Amino acid sequence: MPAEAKRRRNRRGEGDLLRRQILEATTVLLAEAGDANAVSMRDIAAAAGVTPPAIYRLFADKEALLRAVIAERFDAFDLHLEQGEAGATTVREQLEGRCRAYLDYAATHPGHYRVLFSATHLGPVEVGASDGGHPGAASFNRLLTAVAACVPAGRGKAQRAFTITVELWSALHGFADLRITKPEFPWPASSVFLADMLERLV
Amino acid sequence: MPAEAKRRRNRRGEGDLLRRQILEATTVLLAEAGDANAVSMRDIAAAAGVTPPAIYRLFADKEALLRAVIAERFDAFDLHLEQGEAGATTVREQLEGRCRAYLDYAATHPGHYRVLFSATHLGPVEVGASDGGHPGAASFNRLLTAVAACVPAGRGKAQRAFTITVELWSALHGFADLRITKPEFPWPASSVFLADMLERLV
DNA sequence: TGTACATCAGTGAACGCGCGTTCACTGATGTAC
DNA sequence: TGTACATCAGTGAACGCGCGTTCACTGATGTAC
Repeated sequence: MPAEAKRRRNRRGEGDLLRRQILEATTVLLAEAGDANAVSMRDIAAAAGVTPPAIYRLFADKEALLRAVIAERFDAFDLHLEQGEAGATTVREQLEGRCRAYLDYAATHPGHYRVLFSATHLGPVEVGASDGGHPGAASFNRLLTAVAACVPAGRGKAQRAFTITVELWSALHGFADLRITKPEFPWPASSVFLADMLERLV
Repeated sequence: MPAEAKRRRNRRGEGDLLRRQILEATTVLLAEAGDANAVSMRDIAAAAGVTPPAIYRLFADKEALLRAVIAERFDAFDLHLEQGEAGATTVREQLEGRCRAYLDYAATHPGHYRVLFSATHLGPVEVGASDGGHPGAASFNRLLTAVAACVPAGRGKAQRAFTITVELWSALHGFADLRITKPEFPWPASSVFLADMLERLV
């Protein structure tokens, strides 16, 4: 509790400033824990420099808070993949950049990656960005687009692009996830894995 | 508790019979939950038709019990993969059978698969079978052997076989894991995924 | 064959703890007059 | 400029619950005589 500096109470009308502090505290704790169940409302309150009940004026309950944080992390993930394409001059480079960004995000934010892609406890999350449906769906569709751009036109192209995208996504997720859960394994460098994988798939 | 039939107390000297019942109850609950943290000692005791303290005469604590069950599941997993090779006449068929068994185990025992390959909470588990090291290591090494048998001899063969095995394992795990966590996605059939993946990798 | 006794499989009650959440409140801030 | 008051950001204490685990015990089973 008082590891945090003494908080000054927000001024009237500025109570929602705490909202952001709580979101950010939760984000940090989730990154460390890699598991939404391992982060308690008390932990969050302490990290935000506030007592637990203060959270409830801003979020209905723990689930609502987690959903909000996870939605933000999905958006950040999508943005990171988007930025991975920046500077690419060919469709092939775009695809490569996107995949590199995928592995990079998982490697630099393992806790968040696990919360996004290994969680079962929480149902679907509304993502600010896009695609009415599932949060993962947005990323998948963009990856599909990037793959399709690299597949030569012809009969059955859409089918082929879909198959390749599923294989690519599986490989990326498998590599990312196993690296996190089995860090003692002698993994090859992501760049080597990725280059080889793309050569074989596309 | 009394959903279970009234248990008859074991005879003297047969107290260890309960050991198996507890292991099996835990196995069932782990399959349903897919998460060791979501299964309590009280749940286990109730499923075994016994009160919680009875467990402690047979297992030191919850962790010891979970380790024992998980070690058994790793052995079962390895055995399943081994059986996947049965009947194969070529090394390529052996590899294919092993991979098919991998995906098949994950699909038919999703809860156990997740406990084995997505758990972070528990440290390394001693497996009855083999390879002093990590439990996953045994499976990996056997997969590596199966892949190596399909890779033509030549300079750098070992290196190539290792790379391919990492890629294959990543793809298998990614596909298996995502199928479990995102069941609403329009996954292609495992057999199609596998055939295509092997064609591309080997 | 019968009885006293030691063994041991399992029970019932309780422990201390951390959890999500609720409730009545406090006291600083801004507003009305 | 000064005071009474409403607002609202946040607190302190407590709730009921489920958890892993411990402890003193009970009572059926087998053994010794």
